[in-house]
Amino acid sequence: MWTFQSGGKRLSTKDLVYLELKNRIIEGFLKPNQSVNEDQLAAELEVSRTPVREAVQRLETEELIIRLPNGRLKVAPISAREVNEIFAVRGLLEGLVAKEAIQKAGDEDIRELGEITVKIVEAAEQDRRSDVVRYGSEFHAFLYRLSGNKTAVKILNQLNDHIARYRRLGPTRNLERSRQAAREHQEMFEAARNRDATLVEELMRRHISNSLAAAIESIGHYLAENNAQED
Amino acid sequence: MWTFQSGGKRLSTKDLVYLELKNRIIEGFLKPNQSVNEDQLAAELEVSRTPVREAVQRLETEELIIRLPNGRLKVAPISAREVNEIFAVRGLLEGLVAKEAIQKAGDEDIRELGEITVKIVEAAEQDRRSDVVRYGSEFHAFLYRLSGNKTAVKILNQLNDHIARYRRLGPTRNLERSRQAAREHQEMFEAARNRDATLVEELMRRHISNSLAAAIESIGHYLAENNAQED
DNA sequence: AATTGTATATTTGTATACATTTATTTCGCT
DNA sequence: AGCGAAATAAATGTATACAAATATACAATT
Repeated sequence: MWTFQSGGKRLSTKDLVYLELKNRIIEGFLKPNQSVNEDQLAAELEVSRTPVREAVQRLETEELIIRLPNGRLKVAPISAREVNEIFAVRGLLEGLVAKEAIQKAGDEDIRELGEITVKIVEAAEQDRRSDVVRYGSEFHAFLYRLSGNKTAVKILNQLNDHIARYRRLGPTRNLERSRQAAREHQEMFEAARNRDATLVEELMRRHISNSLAAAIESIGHYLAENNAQED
Repeated sequence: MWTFQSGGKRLSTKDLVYLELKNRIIEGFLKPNQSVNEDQLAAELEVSRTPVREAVQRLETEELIIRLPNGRLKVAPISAREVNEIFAVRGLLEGLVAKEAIQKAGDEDIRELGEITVKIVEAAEQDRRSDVVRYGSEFHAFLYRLSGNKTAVKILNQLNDHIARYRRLGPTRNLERSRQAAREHQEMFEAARNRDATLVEELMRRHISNSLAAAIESIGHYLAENNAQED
């Protein structure tokens, strides 16, 4: 009935169902616009409807599942409009968090950030693109932690869930974008090392803005191939 | 069993309980750190635990209710740290939304915005401070609608719920701040009329930043009077 | 008096039964 | 065949019963 997380945190059935469903949506096992049925999921996951309902309602507030006017549920559609909105908000908040992080960073923190940056650059040089993404996420997560800004970080994590889904829909990021992303992280690290928080903020905003283009392109491919409604 | 909203939208018992509890928290009938009991609320509202649970869980994701490590619930404490975070995020998003709104605004929209601005200024001149707040909210909500940015607006509405609670905790806004706020809205309107979206964004950020000081002051009073833990 | 252990009570978590709403099918009618 | 109403099925909404975890009260022991 109760499982334990790596951190020792207790996870109820409801939480496990939430994580499982979220993962299925992000990974694409549950596809955009696919209908969601509480009974069916309960049977499939071998739990009662109660934890399923509670998990679904949480995903509904996070807009990974949406409720139709008749009360039925479906996986949220993808939409170019939403991608644009998400990246606009994300750019501002990543910038804020990065700025606050650098303002609070100690020498040891900067050193750690440097280590992550090296991993990104090496991965890009060796064309290990998924590692560029992985260590890139680590770079951002490290700044989230340093900033201590729970409000902004909570929002960012939710936005990132959506972005992770969009990323899965499209083809793998191309080599040139991967290398550019590595350079951008390197520049941010240099600014961080100089304790120029304002510059880090500005570079971060540009970095997010640059990754928007790639996201829009891949969702464009998806929409074309599936000639789906946007929303 | 089913009630209807002004807009004709259907509201289930769960939704009604959610709105009722949120209102009680914002208005202070449920006080910071007060414990929340599902059974008790169900009895008091004369519904079963199910809709209460679902409403509470939603409020939990919005962080108006928090869950203790032992699974018990309490009304979220107030915290100067959180106020600072909320206003930092809000400033950026209000700026973004205002900019986008002005970029999309037609002449008729600007005219309507002007009418709201007049109401704010008149209310301030006549020292009707609650009206300044009311029409101020209308000013912002109008921009939310114009922007069409659902992602940002959803976040802003949640932040505003928290701010509404903080506002209730402290004394009424003083006359000078009220007049200053009116001037700030007037300046934003002037920039909007000139279609200077970038300037509107900048003025909006400053406006939010200025209102932070008042919020921090009143929460300071509250914490002093209640010598409460921040969180 | 402090502490530990046990019994009891309270609270939350999950399962299930039932109610209500919505969708689908069937059947009668033209 | 096409349309519409009634019947049926299927989904979500709510209530309730029970299980599991936690807190409380109190006695026993030191």
